[in-house]
Amino acid sequence: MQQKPYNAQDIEKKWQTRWQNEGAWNCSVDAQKKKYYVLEMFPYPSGNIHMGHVRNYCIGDVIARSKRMQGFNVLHPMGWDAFGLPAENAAIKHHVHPAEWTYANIDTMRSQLKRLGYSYDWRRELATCRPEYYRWEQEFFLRLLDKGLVYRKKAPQNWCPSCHTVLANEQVIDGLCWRCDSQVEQKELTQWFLRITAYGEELLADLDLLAGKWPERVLAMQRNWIGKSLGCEVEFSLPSPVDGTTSLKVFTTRPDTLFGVTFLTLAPEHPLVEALIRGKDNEEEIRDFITRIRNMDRLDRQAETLEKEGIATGASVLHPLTGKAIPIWLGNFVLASYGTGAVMGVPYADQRDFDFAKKYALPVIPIIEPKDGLPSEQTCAMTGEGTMINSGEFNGLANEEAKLAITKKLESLGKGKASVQFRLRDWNISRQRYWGAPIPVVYCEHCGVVPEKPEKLPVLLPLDLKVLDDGRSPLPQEESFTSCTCPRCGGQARRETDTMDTFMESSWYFARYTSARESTAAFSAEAMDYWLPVDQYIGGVEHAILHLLYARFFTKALRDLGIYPKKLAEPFSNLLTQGMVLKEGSKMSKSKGNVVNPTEMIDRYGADTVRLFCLFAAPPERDFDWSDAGIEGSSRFLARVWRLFMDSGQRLLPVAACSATAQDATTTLLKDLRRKEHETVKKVRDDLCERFQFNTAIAQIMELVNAMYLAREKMGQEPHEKRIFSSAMATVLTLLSPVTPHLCEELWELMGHKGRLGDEGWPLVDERALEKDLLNIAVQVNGKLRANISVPAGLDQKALEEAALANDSVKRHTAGLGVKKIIVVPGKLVNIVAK
RNA sequence: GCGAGGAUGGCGGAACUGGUAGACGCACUGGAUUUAGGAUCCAGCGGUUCAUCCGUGGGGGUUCAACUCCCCCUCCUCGUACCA
Repeated sequence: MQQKPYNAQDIEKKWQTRWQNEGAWNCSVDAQKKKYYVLEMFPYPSGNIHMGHVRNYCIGDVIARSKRMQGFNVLHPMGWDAFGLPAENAAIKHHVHPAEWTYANIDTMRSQLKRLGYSYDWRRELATCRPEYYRWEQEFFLRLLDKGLVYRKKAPQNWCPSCHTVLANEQVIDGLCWRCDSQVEQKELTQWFLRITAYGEELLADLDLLAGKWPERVLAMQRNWIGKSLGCEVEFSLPSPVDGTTSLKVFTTRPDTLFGVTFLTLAPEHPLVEALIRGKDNEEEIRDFITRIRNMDRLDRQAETLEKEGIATGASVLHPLTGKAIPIWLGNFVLASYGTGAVMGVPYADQRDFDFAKKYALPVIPIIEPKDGLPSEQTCAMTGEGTMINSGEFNGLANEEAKLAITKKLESLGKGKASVQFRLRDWNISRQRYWGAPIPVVYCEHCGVVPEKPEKLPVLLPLDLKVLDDGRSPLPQEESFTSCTCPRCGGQARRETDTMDTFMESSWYFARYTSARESTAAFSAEAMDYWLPVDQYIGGVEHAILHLLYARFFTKALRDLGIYPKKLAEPFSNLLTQGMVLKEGSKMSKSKGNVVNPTEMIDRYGADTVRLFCLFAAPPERDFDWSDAGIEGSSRFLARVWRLFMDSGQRLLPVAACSATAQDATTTLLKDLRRKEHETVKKVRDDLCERFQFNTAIAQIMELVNAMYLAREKMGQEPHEKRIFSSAMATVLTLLSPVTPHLCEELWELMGHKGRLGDEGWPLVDERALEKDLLNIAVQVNGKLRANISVPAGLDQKALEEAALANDSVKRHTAGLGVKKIIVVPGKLVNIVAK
């Protein structure tokens, strides 16, 4: 065979073309085969792919290719999350239409992805901005509306002044817009909401189904975000009705502290405040307080450092169990949006209430005696467990028991009930943006809000509009869009001009891939039944709450609408959150000028080297620092594999991996090489297919290559020797092929094989090949390593002990000591306990 | 504060159920080859007073044996927070 240098560019082009022509990665429903659906989070078509994408998709591709070799029918698709604000910003900046910009970016990025040789079924490619896609979303919207899971509500909303749109709660991060970091304002608007809270309980409970399959921290973040609290709603009655209201409700997780209540605190926004303070002596003063608090910046008001402030209203309520009058205060720390907007003040057991009581000289009633007794002077709230005191009939109970007892008592009196609170709020999906899917409703003068008829879908987003220079949507001004007839009465009506949050599109795209070209329905039932759920989902941890929570909710809602299969509880069975690709310890960014361009790297080293390095540099879930020396090393390894192959010339026979037999292994050298081959198959199978530890899989293959270099020097060219060597070579190519498919296919072909390496099955390990004639046994004396001895396999315990004791070093370390005990770990170690 | 994760050579990282700590790679050193450099191949590479002793953030403990299990502490990263 003639020596050829490794030319990655030519090889990669050749195989990518061949794969495409052969439709190598096309898949379809096959009830005879076990399916495996591997999915990477689809990209936003921002312009160019970056290293984060490359890493994400390399992980997915190795899994897809490995699973195929394992005999699974693999679905591995790719598409574009194509609606969104950056397209509009680009439109303003570069005077292009968002659609034009988006489709051009998709073309660029698709060709960049293709250069990496990912094994996608491109026939299933989708872009969420196409009417063929979003029309189904509009249909889901209507069906959810019909089911009462979509509703319209006027409320203060998160408003980003720079993006000219509202934001969902999940999209406000530290009071700033998740996308542009602008300070988010509150604005009263009528908006469309998805009733995600109806699924709060299930979204929380089903996280248990994902335990061990999703990263613990993602589960924790979701639990946290849903924020379920068990407690009690307590009703404090007013001495006389105020504006027709007879009582004030508070939510507490500590009903056991009810007898310690010495005041009630209301949010300044509480609906009853106005009536409560009317006519009070210091009404003006109270009003000033309320105005001041309400006008405070939202961020400042929520700041940890904000001092607790309050004012007495002069009004009071009656304690539900003692009947004592309890003064009502207003407090700047009470949130109108959580619970009932009112809290009971228990300074003894709550630090916040304690501080508040100290500041305003309010009384403290001890109600739980800790194990070590009451402190002579209380300097902070007592939050620990103990025995009830000063609590009437509940005295003497453990406070944990009292929680239930007091709740029951309140229930029997009709003054309270067990209650659950969630932090989760409904999902505002209205966006005052142009580049999104239109919300399919109209406003009719006679009929009011009317849903569009399903047969009229899609409500097309007009593409002949220009985004306004200040970034606002052109839709409200566009007569041809807004003007329409009412689906109900046929009269003049106006179309909704808000579009849907783009997180709607990403909440169901994974299901659309199962039948992406279906035009008569959103999904083909057969395909969906077969492929869903996604077996392995891969993406960045930044989506831990937003996207993953929405997609989980959507899945449950669509299941309940009968759209998804009944049995589908969760969309993503397993989740891998990959780490970031850093440069010099920090995130790559244009402003820092530390961006490593994947295309440049492919030009210089080839896609296989880039793929190899991305997977070898670190375990997938960890961040890794891009290193120029590191990728050189990966490049060197592939050149080394190439050279090993090329320099082996006549030794190479067109054999399969693990094809050499035990009879071929006539010498220790050959046996050792064959053992190494089979050890490698075993380890790599585990690391690639089960543990997703690609770095150690690659390390193991490197070991085999190193062993082949050494063995080759000492090997002859007898037929059985050729078979041993060629088998090992075939194994290297087979195991490495999910990582560096182009190189491996090329060498496979040069080896003389007719079929594609990608169609080979996973090599079978011969367990007997793993056995050794001589075992290397570590000998310890009192737990410290003192010798390594080589013994024949199959030695019994006694003989092994004798061999260990006979060792010089061991003799030295046991000299003068009595051997108390000998522990033998078969095949590994002998520990001699001597005193 | 609460929740999750982490700390191992000069560096990235191995060690899966407790059983030879540092696989593999990078960097470095030496040798071979070469006019030279590069590339390549081979070897070395935690520290040390080198047949010793010390070493997996620190301190205790369990065990014949601990990176691994238990208790306490420090630091780092991420998330979250007047949530009643």
